[in-house]
Amino acid sequence: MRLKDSYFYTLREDARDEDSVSGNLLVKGGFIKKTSAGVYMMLPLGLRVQAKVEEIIRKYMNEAGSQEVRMPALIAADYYEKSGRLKNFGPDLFKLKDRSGKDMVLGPTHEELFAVAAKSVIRSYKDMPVSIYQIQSKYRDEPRARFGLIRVKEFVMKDSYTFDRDEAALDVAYGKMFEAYKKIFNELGLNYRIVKADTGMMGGLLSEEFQAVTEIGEDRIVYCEGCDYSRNEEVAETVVQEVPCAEELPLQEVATPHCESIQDVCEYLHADPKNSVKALLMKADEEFVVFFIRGDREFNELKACKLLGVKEIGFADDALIATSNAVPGYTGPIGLNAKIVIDREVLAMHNFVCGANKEGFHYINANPKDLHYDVCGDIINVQEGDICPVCGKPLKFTHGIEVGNTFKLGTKYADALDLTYLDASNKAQSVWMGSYGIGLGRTIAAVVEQNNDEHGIIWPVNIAPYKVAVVPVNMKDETQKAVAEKVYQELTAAGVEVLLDDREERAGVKFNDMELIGIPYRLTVGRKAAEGILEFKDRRSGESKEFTVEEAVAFLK
RNA sequence: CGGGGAAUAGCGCAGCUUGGUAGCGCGCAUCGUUCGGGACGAUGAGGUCAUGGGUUCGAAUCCCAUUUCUCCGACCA
Repeated sequence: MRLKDSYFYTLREDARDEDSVSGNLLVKGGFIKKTSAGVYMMLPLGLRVQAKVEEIIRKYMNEAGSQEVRMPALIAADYYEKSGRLKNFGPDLFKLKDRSGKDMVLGPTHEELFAVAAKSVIRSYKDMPVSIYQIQSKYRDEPRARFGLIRVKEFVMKDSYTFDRDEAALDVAYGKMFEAYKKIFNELGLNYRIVKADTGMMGGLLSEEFQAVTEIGEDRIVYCEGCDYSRNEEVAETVVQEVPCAEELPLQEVATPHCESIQDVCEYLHADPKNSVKALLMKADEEFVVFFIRGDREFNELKACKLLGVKEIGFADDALIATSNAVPGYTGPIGLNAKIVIDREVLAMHNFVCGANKEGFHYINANPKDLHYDVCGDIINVQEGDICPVCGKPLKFTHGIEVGNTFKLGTKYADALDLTYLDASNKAQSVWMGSYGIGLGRTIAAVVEQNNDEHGIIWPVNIAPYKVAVVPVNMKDETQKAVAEKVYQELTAAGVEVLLDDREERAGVKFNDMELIGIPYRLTVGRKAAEGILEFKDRRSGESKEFTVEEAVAFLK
């Protein structure tokens, strides 16, 4: 590729709207361009990187026995109605009507259509296993797009699906896909962790996420250094640690004027928040529920929803609160006439502080025997200091970008869309499905997050848009120009992807641009061009050495 | 959804408080000098000041509405 007369640009200043290192570098380097919130153009450089990632993915998908197809993004809403996801996706789903008024959606993920496609080949148990996949654009109306390619409304995803006769066969298919995923992310050189997570709107039996480890990651992930336990924070189990107690003291009401937050109360009473219990006045679907957790804990909405079997939990409004004797700021589990859900940990506490359901008053020396509750369970996030539920060692925390996810779906979609087969005894059975996704944009962004320096991106060689940049220092120097052209031709003939920076720019501009866009190697054609000597520089290590043209071709081939 | 901030040349910004018909840096064009780490000088081109309404003799500037972008929050009892 010759840069002169090609579509290529870089920005000299940081992108104003980008809030992540990867978003900024990709925009600045001219890989992508934002068209509106959460929607990006993929420009020539970006598309080349994406194509390389696609090829790596294809290699391992094909190796795992999956065949590539391409589904439409524009889908009749009926399919999502049947699976129940028209409701479950809710506002995240892009909905539209065609000219006749028929409801359509832009596909957010394609379990439904793949199940329909599978019907064409699956009649008998002998027709399985079968697996198909696609690389295609997905649409999700995210409430808040951010972080460059990490959270967007339109994105390219590789999604594959497996179809099997029973759970044991699904386990085998899942295992194959899982291994393929490891190979893909290893080949991309990503630092990642595999964590168990919530199945969310996908439903099903199991979800495991491939999380690229980075500071900017939106997911908190929890892992144990002592064993292989790792979880997305949303589903990480807490372990109740028994605290010894010499003597349970009698309950006592104390005045705590103007202390409406746990922090205020604890400061006023000189108590440790770890020894207090706070109330969360919530609306679980339509019902008023008060949750009680230790004062220094965070509430985990997902766990609470599952515990109560409700869809949504939000803060209660004043009208709802007024149906009880709860006093915001002073709500406690003792003598409260509302539905009470209590975290398990509270039942292991002794002589703690909690609200007295009376303006300006709290209890001290409250104990589990003093309170009643309707439901008890694990409704809090794990936090620093908590221990591994498997081996008891301290848990570690980090952030991750979810670049891949694998689901054991079970028969949910097959049941909804009538995907069945006849077993050996001629009985109709539901097909067991698995679904497996990789976000291409997120993967690219994660690679950039993990591979950059103050000069720009440092692409791993296997997904770099070009392997080497040939940079003639002075385009007015005929010798340099001729040598650069010769190197370019020979490398191209040898099958090396090479970028010839034949722009009439000063050396510094070219060097900076090639570093910004992260080309792994650079061949500078300069002072020693007449002697046939080039300077070779490694973008990652910064090391440089001299090469003849032949040596350069041999090295890069 | 709730609360901030912003929208002026291709990009990044100033001007707005105190209305008087738009400016800076980069980039771009032409010429000259320069030429291995984002050169220098000279001369230029380029803007319905987001949109719609209002106030006014006069609006980028003041007022209202709308749109878009962006940040924070959606763990407070």
